Amino acid sequence: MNATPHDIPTNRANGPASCGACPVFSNNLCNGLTQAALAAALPASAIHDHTAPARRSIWREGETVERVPVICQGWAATAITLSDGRRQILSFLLPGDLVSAALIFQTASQCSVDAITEVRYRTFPRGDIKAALRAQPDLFAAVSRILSGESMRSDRLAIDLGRRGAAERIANMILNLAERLRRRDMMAGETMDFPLRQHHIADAVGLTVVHVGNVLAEFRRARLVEINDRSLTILDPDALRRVAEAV
Amino acid sequence: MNATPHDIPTNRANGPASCGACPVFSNNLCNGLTQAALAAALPASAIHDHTAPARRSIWREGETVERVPVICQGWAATAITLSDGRRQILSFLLPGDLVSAALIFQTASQCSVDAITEVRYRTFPRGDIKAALRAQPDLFAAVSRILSGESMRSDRLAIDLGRRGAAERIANMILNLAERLRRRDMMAGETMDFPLRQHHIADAVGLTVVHVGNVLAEFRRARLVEINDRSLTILDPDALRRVAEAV
DNA sequence: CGTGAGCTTGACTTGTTTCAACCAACGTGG
DNA sequence: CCACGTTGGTTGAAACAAGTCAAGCTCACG
Repeated sequence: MNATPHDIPTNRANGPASCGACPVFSNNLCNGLTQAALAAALPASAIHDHTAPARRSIWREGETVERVPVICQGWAATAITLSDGRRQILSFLLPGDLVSAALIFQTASQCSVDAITEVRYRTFPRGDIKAALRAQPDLFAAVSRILSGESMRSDRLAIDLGRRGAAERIANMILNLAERLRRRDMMAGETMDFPLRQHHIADAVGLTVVHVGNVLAEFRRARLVEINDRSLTILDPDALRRVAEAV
Repeated sequence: MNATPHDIPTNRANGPASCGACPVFSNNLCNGLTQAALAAALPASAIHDHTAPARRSIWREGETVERVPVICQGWAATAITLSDGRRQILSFLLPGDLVSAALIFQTASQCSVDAITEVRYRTFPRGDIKAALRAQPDLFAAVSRILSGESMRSDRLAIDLGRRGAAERIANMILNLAERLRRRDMMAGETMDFPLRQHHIADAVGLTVVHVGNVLAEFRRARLVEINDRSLTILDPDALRRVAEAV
């Protein structure tokens, strides 16, 4: 089954070689080619593997991040928290995602990174990546694609939060996740692993947990989606897209 | 006076040399150094100057943008428009701003660019910039600083739209603009040129024109700001910051 | 067995939108 | 020079979307 966790050897010894075995690798560090190049250019010893348990914060806002992290397995989220506790999730990180392209260029992290499920990730030395970026045109191209992709996603988030109603936002969020998972071969038909709690959704779409619950109940009643046992299936994709509305 | 429009020769003949005379140049293509390098590396003939009248759209969503644009003078905005007319302004562009760093890497523009005042801008050939990026480490550093800055701004926008109330959002917007103008030496004390109409503010903070009007009226009543004749002065910066709330 | 995290539901409050009318400033053309 | 339409701003009343508060339920976990 596609949605099953795939296993990557975690011990450092296996080093970058294991990336070749990673089923998401081809979508990895940007749609395709790239990290093969990157891995080849870096000594195996420069790459570190890590694991974070579910529900734990991986980095806090403002912390210095010495190495550039890529998610190998599990779901995580980048978020900003206001002093009074209000929180906004900026993006969900799926296997193969660079945590943030900005981290290639600067060490200060604007936002915290929180594990949603257990997360396995891998970090690369920033200096080496920057050097490789100069040397390898296709790596450069790949990173620029990531950058464009990130800015596109944050633009979409802005219009969601600024100009769309609750149902639209949530429908869009579900469709976007499904889309991203499908590209990674992590959808089984219209069904996906769905480890998000309602409070994750609420923080991602800028609503209250209660209101998210209501909207989801409405979706279920309308037979748009079915959610149980940490798995979501889209029953009526067209209708859901209609709720999510046009560009 | 600082807020006065500064004049840059518009005819191509004067080429990049005129950039040296531009008072915002030092904040330019990112806080400092960079474009000097860029200008030096590019033939004068490769740089084109343009002017757009106030209230006109410069590029529409989805249009192919062949050359990388930098704002020289005036205010512009990048925005996304939904098919039903709802609009979200993603950022205001001030003199010295690269329209979007993503345009260095890709030709498709996700969002439209609209002139607010009359805008003078300058475009550079994408290929040359990419080449210069490889050759000149400090240009590369500068562009990465722009990229981080852009992603920081869009993160702040997201938390504003997702998690803050109307007054907070508007106060933040004003403070951010003041901050950016101050870095450009375009503030006279606490007073700035303020060409924005209420509908620009509404589209930027994700509210209705009417509600923006109400909040601004409230601000005026509370003697936080004064707006007249397309100019805004912050009467009580501390109080305004208090309204804008903590990080 | 108890505790706490997550979800659901209902009643009530608040913030924001919608609709509508009206005013002032401005530019345009007769 | 005036009549006129347009654009931008203000105000008020009513409708609506989302937030808050509160209670109760399930389930996993120690």
